[in-house]
Amino acid sequence: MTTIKDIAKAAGVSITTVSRALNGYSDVNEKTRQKIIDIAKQLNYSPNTLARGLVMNKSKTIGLLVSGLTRESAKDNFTFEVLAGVNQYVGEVDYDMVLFSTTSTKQREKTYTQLCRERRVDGAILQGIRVDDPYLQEVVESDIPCVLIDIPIESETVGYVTTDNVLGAKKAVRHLVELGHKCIAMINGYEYAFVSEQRLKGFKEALFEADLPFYEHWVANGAFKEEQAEQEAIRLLTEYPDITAFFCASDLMALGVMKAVKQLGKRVPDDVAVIGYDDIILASYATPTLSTIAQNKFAMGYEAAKLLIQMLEGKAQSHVRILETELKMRESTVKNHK
Amino acid sequence: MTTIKDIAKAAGVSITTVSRALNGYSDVNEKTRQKIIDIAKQLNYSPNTLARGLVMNKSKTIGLLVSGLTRESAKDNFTFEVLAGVNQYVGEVDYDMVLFSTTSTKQREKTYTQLCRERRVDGAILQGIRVDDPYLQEVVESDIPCVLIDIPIESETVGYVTTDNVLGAKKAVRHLVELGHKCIAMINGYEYAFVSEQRLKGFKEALFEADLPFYEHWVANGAFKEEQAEQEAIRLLTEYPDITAFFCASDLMALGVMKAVKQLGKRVPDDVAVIGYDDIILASYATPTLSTIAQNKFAMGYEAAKLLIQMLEGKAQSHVRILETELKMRESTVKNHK
DNA sequence: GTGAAAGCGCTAACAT
DNA sequence: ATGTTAGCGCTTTCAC
Repeated sequence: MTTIKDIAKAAGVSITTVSRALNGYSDVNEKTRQKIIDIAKQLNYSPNTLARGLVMNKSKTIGLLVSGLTRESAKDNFTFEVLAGVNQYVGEVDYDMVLFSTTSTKQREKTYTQLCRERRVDGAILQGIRVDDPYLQEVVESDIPCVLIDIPIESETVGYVTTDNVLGAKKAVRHLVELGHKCIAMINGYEYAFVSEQRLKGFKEALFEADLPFYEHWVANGAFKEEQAEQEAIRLLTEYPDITAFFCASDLMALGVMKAVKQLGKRVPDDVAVIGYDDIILASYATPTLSTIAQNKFAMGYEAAKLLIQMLEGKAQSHVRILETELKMRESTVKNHK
Repeated sequence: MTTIKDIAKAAGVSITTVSRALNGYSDVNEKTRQKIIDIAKQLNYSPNTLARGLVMNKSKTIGLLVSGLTRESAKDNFTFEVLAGVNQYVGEVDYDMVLFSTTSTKQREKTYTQLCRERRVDGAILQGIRVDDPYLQEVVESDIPCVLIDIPIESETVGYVTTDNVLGAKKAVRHLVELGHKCIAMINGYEYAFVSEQRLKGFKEALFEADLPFYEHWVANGAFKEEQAEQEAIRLLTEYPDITAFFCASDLMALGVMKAVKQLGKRVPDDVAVIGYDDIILASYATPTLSTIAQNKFAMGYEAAKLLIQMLEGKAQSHVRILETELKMRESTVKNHK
């Protein structure tokens, strides 16, 4: 493995000069620089980022800390797309990304901060963390720069990217209202998710705007799980046959609701309309295709990485990025929708 | 940031002793060790892996080099599940994983070897690389330990994990034959994929075993793409109306073929049966549900990581891991299949 | 424009 | 059982 020492020897200069030449410093003779660069290439030199990181006290590496990177989470391609987005930006600016998953069976009892400090990541992006997760507390207290996805915490070292979930929910409900629905139920995620709280808020506001009543008991929690949402939908539809539409806080749950509707011998959207949230891949492959509020998950990852690295380099004006959502009208709400 | 030096000072011992105590060496007094551990905890010490890696010349980090980590590849959850599997094992043995994607728009002209050496990864796993990819050549020539997914190259430093693709293809075709099909077409991936070659081989062998003829022109390449497979299927079905079944080298292509069949006013499986390969999530959500040859993608990642780390630690007997596939019978081949 | 020397935090001979 | 010393590969004062 070639080092700058080897290059120095071969070029007949000091290692200092080699370092300066290779890092593009101005105070080095152009001829010397060229010679050094040639030799480096010839010797097939790669800098040792460990050594560099050690002395510079930064690694040009960020950590992506995700919760729930399991076999099953593939259904919900949220995590994957965020990851792809992060990876994309990180690659563009020549950083690296190391993946920390908090679901290792051998639940490492290492804390978030330890993880980050040991690996000397310059900063971290957190995704899929619950509001009541102990990690979250640590983040705010630690001084490691970090960007949260879908959790609105802001400080000197903490930023976040999210979408306007209140507005998103409103878009969904307005769509149902426009279609003539008056009895709209909601399947929400779980209590300790910021997005759930926001989407419920949007749900209420949209009903209010449409002069429709809000019934507490027409809202059920599906824990973002398909089966659980299915059960809850069956219960609601049985108890309250008036319901003609469901707004679901995730697509996966919406798929469960569609199953429930079919199971009860009713049809989507003729008898019961269903709209989801996220626009996961399955949404456009389900039968009927699922209407939804699309979030650009890739962009969320991309922007999170961008924000983090801006923060690291001290050039982030704001620490918040809010992305747009988009209503996708498909067959689960609109009859004969092509 | 606490260092062993700080601990040494606080404990009134030398840094060597601290290092030894913390690393569980036997030649240190138990009382001293306990004291050091206490102080370390108290000072909230985290080891600096950069420094450690520098001196030990290994980083306990492996690289996962994937090709095609794009927004679109979410459909095909292969990459994601492999990643999850790798991540799982890596977490279990306290390694870390850094993700290298070869699809950065700013196509870094850094070579595979440079990437690995710069980041001082101890080894790498390659997934989604084409047989004609220049990276591949490098791997074999470089001395960096590495495990390939679905490419059978073996050497002192190179291993691979794959499934028996010949057998997998045979399982699929046999299934079709058992259902009475005699006119079976195939949509393959592309030429430079090892798996395509193998699956074609299995296709031929299964036909031969069933005393069925093999027609070169009943095989088309869909490049593993849904739309392209759809086009090819339309062409084949139009030119050769005898065809009653398709064996596809990927589920995504099989979905395309199903679209083609429907587009031509025919039904799946009544008029044309379709079977895919992979068992991606979409397979069980499509209508009709898609029969397929399931590969345990998560296990492939898991085993790849396991093999690599065994190789790194010099305790890998063989450098090859062959996993099982499984026929999943669903509605796209079996009428009234529940 | 170039070099000598110090040091980042850690491990590993080699003493004692 | 513990300390002294050297050094991993690099950047960075500080001299010249």
